[in-house]
Amino acid sequence: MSAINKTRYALMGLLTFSPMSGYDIKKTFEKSLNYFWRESYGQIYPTLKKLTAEGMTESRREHLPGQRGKIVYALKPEGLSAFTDWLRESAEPMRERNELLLKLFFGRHSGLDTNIRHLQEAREKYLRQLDEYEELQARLKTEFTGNPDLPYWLIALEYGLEITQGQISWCDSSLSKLEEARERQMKVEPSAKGV
Amino acid sequence: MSAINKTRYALMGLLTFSPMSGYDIKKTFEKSLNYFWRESYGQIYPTLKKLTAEGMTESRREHLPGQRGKIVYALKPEGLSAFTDWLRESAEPMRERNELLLKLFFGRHSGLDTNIRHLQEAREKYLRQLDEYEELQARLKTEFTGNPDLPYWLIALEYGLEITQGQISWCDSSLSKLEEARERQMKVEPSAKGV
DNA sequence: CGTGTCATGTAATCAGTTACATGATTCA
DNA sequence: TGAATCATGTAACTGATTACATGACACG
Repeated sequence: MSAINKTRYALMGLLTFSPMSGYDIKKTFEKSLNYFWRESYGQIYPTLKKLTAEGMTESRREHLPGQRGKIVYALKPEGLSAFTDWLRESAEPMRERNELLLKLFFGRHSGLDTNIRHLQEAREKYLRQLDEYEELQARLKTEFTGNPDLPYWLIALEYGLEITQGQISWCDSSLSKLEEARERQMKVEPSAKGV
Repeated sequence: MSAINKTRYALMGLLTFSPMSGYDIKKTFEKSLNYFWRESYGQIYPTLKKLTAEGMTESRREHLPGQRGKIVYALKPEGLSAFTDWLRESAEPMRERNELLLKLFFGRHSGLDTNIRHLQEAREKYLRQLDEYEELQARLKTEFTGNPDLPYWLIALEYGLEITQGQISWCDSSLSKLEEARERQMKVEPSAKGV
């Protein structure tokens, strides 16, 4: 029924695109769904073996001349059907943890300057992320025109774009609040430090 | 230096407000920072003992007449200073995982109707969340006027508001895309199901 | 008298990262 | 020849949840 461990589904999902080795899977995570899902080798290799033992996937040794040998896994019909069953189940809400918010929540104890620094760092990180998303979006649209998966990829990507834009505008408004507070404070006690 | 396990800091942070028992801490997580941080008893109690053994906190048995006894932990100066040291370190980016996006990314294999359902469910969840945030915001503003922590709490809360609004508008735009696709499809092949 | 909440704790388990080991091939 | 990348894997560890055990007290 309801899934506990989602690693298997993430792997099966990637295998719907084409048969791949564990190494390929890792690379695919890194270059395409890295911003909302990733897996480590320590999860990937054992899970592929498990899936094969369960009859969800099958593996074959591939050694093309002039290339290093690899073990390529392919999704079997049983695997595809287990995967689509999972797709149809409601997504469980994920336990979020945001260290930046934790620090800001207790921000009184670190002083205005520290909190401003945290927000500026975050803002820069979000801006870089936005760039990456926009690049990826452009690349997907040109490289995968007509691909039936494309509309879904774009929807996932637009989530990232939307949320990142929200994060940036939150940084901006929070920064202006804190900077204003700092100015007010400097006028009242010109030599004081922190909150 | 840079922290691995953040549970200790989350607990120390709450203890900056007032001395508390493990049970109190759990309740405080649930009612105030639940949307970006939470801890289970299995983490809280052992961590409180560890912090006390390290001299960061101190504990005393409290048994008020007419109440059940409890063990109350208070932050010691050493603990406060370790905590503020951590506050000043840059926040490490957290590895995100979003099951909804994972399902949508592979959405071609489950059909338009399923993906629309997922988005509608998510939209409702986000709307409820938005309500909660707005209520909490109003409550904080009236109940904690003048509290020096309040500006920081509001900043953390506004993150939630901003992101949730972004999520809702992403749901809306994605839903209209998928619904449009469904209409197009029904006109072309009136009896077909899914993508 | 049973249910709910207050209150503390541990053991089992699962999930996940990191570090390490190994070795082939490619390229400068 | 040495660094980078391809490629597979495991062991150790950490982090975190869940389930369970225990028991007091309050309330209807």
